[in-house]
Amino acid sequence: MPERLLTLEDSSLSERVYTALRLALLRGKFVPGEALSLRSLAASLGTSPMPVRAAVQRLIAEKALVQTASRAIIVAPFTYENFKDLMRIRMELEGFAAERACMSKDRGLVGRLKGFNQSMLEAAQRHDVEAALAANYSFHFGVYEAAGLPQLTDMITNLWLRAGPYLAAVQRQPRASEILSTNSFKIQDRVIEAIRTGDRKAARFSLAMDLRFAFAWFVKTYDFSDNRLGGPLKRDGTEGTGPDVRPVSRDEPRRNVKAYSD
Amino acid sequence: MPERLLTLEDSSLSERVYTALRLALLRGKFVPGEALSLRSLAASLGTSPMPVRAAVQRLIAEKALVQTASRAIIVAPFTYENFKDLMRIRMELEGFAAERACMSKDRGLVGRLKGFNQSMLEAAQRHDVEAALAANYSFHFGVYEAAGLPQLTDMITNLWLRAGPYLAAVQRQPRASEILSTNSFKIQDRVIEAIRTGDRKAARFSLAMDLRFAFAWFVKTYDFSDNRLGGPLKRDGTEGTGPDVRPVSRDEPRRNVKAYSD
DNA sequence: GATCTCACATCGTGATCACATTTGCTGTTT
DNA sequence: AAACAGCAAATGTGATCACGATGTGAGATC
Repeated sequence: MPERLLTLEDSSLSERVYTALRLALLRGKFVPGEALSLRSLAASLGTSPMPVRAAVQRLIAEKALVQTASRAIIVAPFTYENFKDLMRIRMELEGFAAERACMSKDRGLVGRLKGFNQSMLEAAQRHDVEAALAANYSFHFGVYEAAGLPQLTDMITNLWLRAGPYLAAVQRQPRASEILSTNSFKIQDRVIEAIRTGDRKAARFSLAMDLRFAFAWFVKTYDFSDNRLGGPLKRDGTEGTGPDVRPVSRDEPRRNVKAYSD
Repeated sequence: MPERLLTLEDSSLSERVYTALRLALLRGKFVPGEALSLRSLAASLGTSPMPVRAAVQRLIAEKALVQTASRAIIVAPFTYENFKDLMRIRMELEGFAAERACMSKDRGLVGRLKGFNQSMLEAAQRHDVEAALAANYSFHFGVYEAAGLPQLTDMITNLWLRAGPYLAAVQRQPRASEILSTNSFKIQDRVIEAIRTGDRKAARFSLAMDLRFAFAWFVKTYDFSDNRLGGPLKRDGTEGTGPDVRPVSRDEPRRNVKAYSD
């Protein structure tokens, strides 16, 4: 597969930096509470501090980063309370999306969702956590986009970003594939069935339950007590390669394209 | 009353610019779809383009402003579809908050809410739209904060910003006070009653209905057809003073304070 | 008279510099 | 040995400049 094409919005350096930092956050390359500096990030990325500033400001607005009172930039701390509240909101919002997905007129929807769920199962069974997570992502956002509310999808996307350490922990925890292949697969199959039969209450309930189980698993796995530098895994956590960011290629053509959406 | 003290976060020039622009958006000083420019905004505000850039980028991240494919910065267009979807999400999220408010242990809550609602009624009856809106704001966010989920309050705050033209229209439409003093007052009283008795379903339902009525009124009042430059009021709309922004005082001390929240 | 062309003003973006504040360390003191 | 003072390095913020892309309007062309 060739190098992935640039997204429409990746035409400016700031946006490429944003994408890079966002990915690093989702991959858990940074530890919650860790301090970042514009200049050192710029050095790592091979740009001037300017585009980094823009990207960081955006991530602050999205609450993935936080600015302390002394103006230092840190990765959003990840406390139990915070995460619990976040999950509670996610259950509400993503449950709502699932409910709306029941009203979708998209005939191929159910089939696609079944495909994603199946892919997740298979990937998990061969312990390919990354692929399983990707399929899991496709499944969830397949549902959310079927809700037909683009602004809702955006909001949920942001909530996923803010739950970054959760995703990172799943990725680093090989045992996670067991959960994905048992609990998640079965519950998500219930979501699909509810969407197929148009049972809105069941769709909302099942999707919320999927999140609830994920939350319960995570709480058992993640050590919140070490909140100062963000909790590592309680046991068996293969340590990541540590915080670092890859340079951003600068000599891409800077071309614009037509439409903007939303 | 003395000049309002600077908020903790208003210590940097960028944040003051942000606050100014945000207020201008909420007051309808800008028309949806209108183009903005960093340099001219900076000139109006009496700063360099730099802090304006930061503020604008933040507002873009919050989807109050939009960047076109040609990199122009415009006020987020306000279409019927967009607004309808936004209101649907608001009903869900704010209804959820109302439901959670039923579980609040705050003994003074119901009393305070009754006070806000009463203030709104009285202000509306003397056709003081601004005061009525302020009381309405206090009531709503009184409920939302009682939900005990700060991140939820943030999200709702953002949704209110994105519904900016709605608030602006209410402010410019004297007849709006009638709606506030009849429909809204009664429905919000039902919200309070539900919270008092702990009836979660009724709280959610009533609050959602409040939004639904507001939406219905707005659709009758606002002319979406002129979407190019944002819809003015259909009739009776006293034209605003037009887009303009007041300068930001620069020689404030730049002091920091302790805590950061969230 | 409508359409095209081209020059010019203006735009956002990125880089660089200046500055006040904050941070971290070192050597001293109690 | 722990607490403190003070200095030097590093930080975010804001201003200014350069550059390529965009948009606009006057004048030429058909």
